[in-house]
Formats: sequence, structure tokens, C-alpha cells
Amino acid sequence: MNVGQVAAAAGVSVRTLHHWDAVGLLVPSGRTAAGYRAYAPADLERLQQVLTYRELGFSLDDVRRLLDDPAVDALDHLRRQQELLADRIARLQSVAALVSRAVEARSMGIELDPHELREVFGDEDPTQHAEEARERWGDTDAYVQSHARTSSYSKADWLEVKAEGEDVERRFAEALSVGLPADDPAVTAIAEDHRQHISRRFYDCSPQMHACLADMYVADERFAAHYDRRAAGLAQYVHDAVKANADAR
Amino acid sequence: MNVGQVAAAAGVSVRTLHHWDAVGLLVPSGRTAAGYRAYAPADLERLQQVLTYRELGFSLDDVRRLLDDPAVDALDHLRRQQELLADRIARLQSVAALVSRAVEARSMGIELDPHELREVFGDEDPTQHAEEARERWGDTDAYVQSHARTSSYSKADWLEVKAEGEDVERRFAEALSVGLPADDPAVTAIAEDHRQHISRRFYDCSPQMHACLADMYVADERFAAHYDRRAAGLAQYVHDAVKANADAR
DNA sequence: CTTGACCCTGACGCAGCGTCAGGCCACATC
DNA sequence: GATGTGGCCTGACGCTGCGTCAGGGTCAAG
Repeated sequence: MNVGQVAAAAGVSVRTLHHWDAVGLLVPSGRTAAGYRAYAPADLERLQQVLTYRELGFSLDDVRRLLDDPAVDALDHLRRQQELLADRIARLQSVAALVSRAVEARSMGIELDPHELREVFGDEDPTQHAEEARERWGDTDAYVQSHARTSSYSKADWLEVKAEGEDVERRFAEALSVGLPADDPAVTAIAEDHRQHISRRFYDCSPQMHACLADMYVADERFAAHYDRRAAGLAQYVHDAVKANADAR
Repeated sequence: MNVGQVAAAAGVSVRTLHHWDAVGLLVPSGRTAAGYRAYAPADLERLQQVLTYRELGFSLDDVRRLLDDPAVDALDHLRRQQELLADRIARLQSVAALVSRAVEARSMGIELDPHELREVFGDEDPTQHAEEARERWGDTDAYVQSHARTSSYSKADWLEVKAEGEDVERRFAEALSVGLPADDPAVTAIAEDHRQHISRRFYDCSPQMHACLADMYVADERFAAHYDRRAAGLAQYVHDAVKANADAR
């Protein structure tokens, strides 16, 4: 096979193959009389491994060293690539989950601490963070579902979501200001509306899950601050109302 | 604050701050008499945002535009970031699938043929043209819908989708080879199946939209080449069948 | 007043290619 | 056999996001 065909098959440019040849990463095993590069089947196999390692973010130099190590054979490479890919995918998924959380937080008017964002991208143990995230958010299904839904929301959808959230909060604040106890049926009804808002817009939120969220509203400073900015003690009030609503169900 | 302090605080090099100054990404709001860069609190705030966006993989140019354009808000960026992450995850998953197949093939002593390569890395990979697709169709409802659906597809789903597409193409090719005219009911029926395949798997595709797609199948070389590789004239044939089907509806 | 740790502005280098430029091959068509 | 047309070749320069000197001014302490 000549460069053009190989490039098309591999989804890279001819220039890229030239470059890989020049740096000794993938040197075609033959040339035609006219000097055309001729790629043999073995070259294509190496090409596939180059592509995979490159996809994984290795530098060309690293890839070359990996593939030129005579102690490691093709099958070893493939197995290693499988592991690396699995790690990488898991890591990206945890990043995606974080971004989703940022989107949710944003839609409620809360800015995520950039510090927190950076934690994920730093050189920390990815599994550790994934566990922590799962601990905080309880259910991975909720993530997946939330992401699936919100990723198709238009700007207008987001405005609606925000308006709904606003409305619920306003009603909570009003109930608090007129002195209704948090377990009053009128207030737990607002909590129920809140739960259904989440279920409709983000993910199926059971009363138990909702109670979990409520805990976070007081435990997480940012959420607490968000509510308390509207009215002093609102975070605790919402928490109590949600708990009362969950108990009633 | 001067460069050294800011660099230490932010965990970047002084050279990096120089660079960001030079390209207008983060220009300190003051200079001392001696020409030393003087960073104000507002500069540090901007720095935080730069760091965050940079971690998220935006180019410096993009970051500058994001921060300097008051019309776009952070929510948009986060959502865009969600999409990019979903794309990358999907891509890595398909690479992982290929590697797994390569392992199986290897352990059975079978060589992997170049066609397999193309499936993942080449022009038949469904995620490969994601960037271009966004550029061309990013604003359309169809794109948004398609992305929302496909982002939740598993590896197995993709295999099904591909098999369905394969089947439709095979039937078209067969109809062509036995000499059926493109507007024969048996052929427009295949076109209809094709349309419903798209509607089920990607986005609601009206007959009109389908006709538009058909135009592209002959106009866009890559699509044309894709069909014509299976059988000479197939792109045009599919185009005609789809048009006839659209007219009949 | 010196010393050493800062700061400044160029300027070059690096990866991993994209993108011409200039020229040779291959195959089809007139 | 001439003439396209398109693919191949080898340079060579450009780009991003800085690292890394080089040559020189500045500041606070001793």
C-alpha cells in the first residue's frame, strides 16, 4: 500500500505519515523503484499501535521507544493499551461528571470554585476522586441520566429550568417569612414541587435522594450560601421541609 | 503583586505570565516605575478563570475570546465542554473496541485487515467528523437531538446502528446490481427504511430533510466515495431513490 | 556600595504536524 | 506520442505554548 491509501485507511494525513517516517516512528518497509513509500502488512499493524498510543496521549518519542522495545511483543502492547484505555475512559467520565455538576450548579446561580475544578485535572488518583464524587452524589445512574438530559437542553430550556428553580425558592422564602413551620403541609408541598422539578429536568429523584440533597444544601457551603443569600436560615428551612416531605412519603 | 508572587500563587511559570501578557490574555493592569508588571486583584480573578478554562482544554485564543466576550456566558462553555468530553469518551471507547478485537484476532493467529482500521480511525468512524459536523450543523435542532441521543449509546448500540446501516446499504447495492430503477417501489421502500433508521437512531428526519441529505451524498466527495466504493454509481442511485421516496410522500 | 535575588525584553528551540512550492511518476485519453 | 490529471517525492517555513538562555536594569539587605 502507498501513503495515500494508508493515510485514508488510518484517518491521518499523508503529511503525518511523512513525518512519522522522518522521525523513525513508522518507516515503511519498502520503496518502489520510483521512491514511493510501500507499506507492508506488518507496517499497518505497527500503525495501529501507534494510533492507539497516540490517542492515549503519548509523545511520538515515547511511542517509538515503547514499540521498539524488543522485550515487549505486539500482544503485550495490545493488553497494555486495553488497560490504559480503560483507565483513561474512567477518568474522562469522572471529569464529565464534574462538568455536569458545574452545569447544574451554574443553572442555580452558583459558581463552582475553580480550585475544585482543578483538583480533578491535577495529578491525583482518579479512582479516589471518582469514589468521592459517588459518595457525595449517591447514585451514578443519576449522573448519567442527568447528563443525557441536560446535554440536549437549549438555551431556552435552561432559562425555563432556571425560572422554575427561582419560583420554588421564592415560595420557600415566602413561607419562611410568614412564619410557617417547615413541616407544615403547605411547605412540604413546595418541597415536593422541588423534587419533581429535579425529576423532570435532571434525573429521577426519589424522596430518599431528595433528602440526601437536602443534607448537602446545608453541608455544602456554596449551596448554603446560595439559599441564605436570599433569606437568613433558608438553607436549613429548605432542608427541614424536604426531610419532612420525605418522611411523609 | 509582581510576576514572581503571582506565578508562585497560581502554580505557573513567570515565563507563562509573560507569554499571557504578550498575547493579551492576561495583561497586568499596572506597571511600576521600573517597568515591573503589577497585578491587581481584578487581574488575579481573571487569572483564576484563565486557569480553569485552560484546564478544560481551551486554546489560549479561545479563553481570551470567552473572557472578553460579554455575550457568551459560562454555561454555554460548560455545555460545549460536556459535548467535547462525550465525544472523546465515545472515541476512546471505539478505539478500545478495536483493540479488544485485535487481541482476539491475535490470539487466534488472524491478521487484522486494514478495513478494520478504517472502521475506528478512518472515515467510517461515527465520531471522527464530530468537529466538522458541529461546524456545519451545530446550530440545527437535528444536530442537538442527534448528539443528545448518540451520547448515551453504548458500544453495543453502536454496533447495532452500524449493522442496520450496513444492511440498508447492502440492500441498495443489491437492487442496483439487479437493475431495478431507483424509483421502483421496492427501492423507494429501502430509502424509507433508511430514513426511519436515521429517525430512530439520530434525529427526526422528515422526507424533505432526507432529500437534503441525499443531495449531500452525491455532493460531498467523502459520502459519494463511501457509497461508490461498495458499487459504482451507488451514491447517485441512493440519491435518486431517496428523492423518489420523498416525492411520493 | 556591593551582593544576590529579582525583574525586564528579545530571541531561539521544541513537538507535531499544516501548508505551500517545485518537480518527478503513472495512467488515461486524444 | 502528446497531454492531461492526480498522486508521489523532498525541502522549507509557519503555528501554539511555552522552556530556556542572554544581556541588562532594579531592589533590599548587609
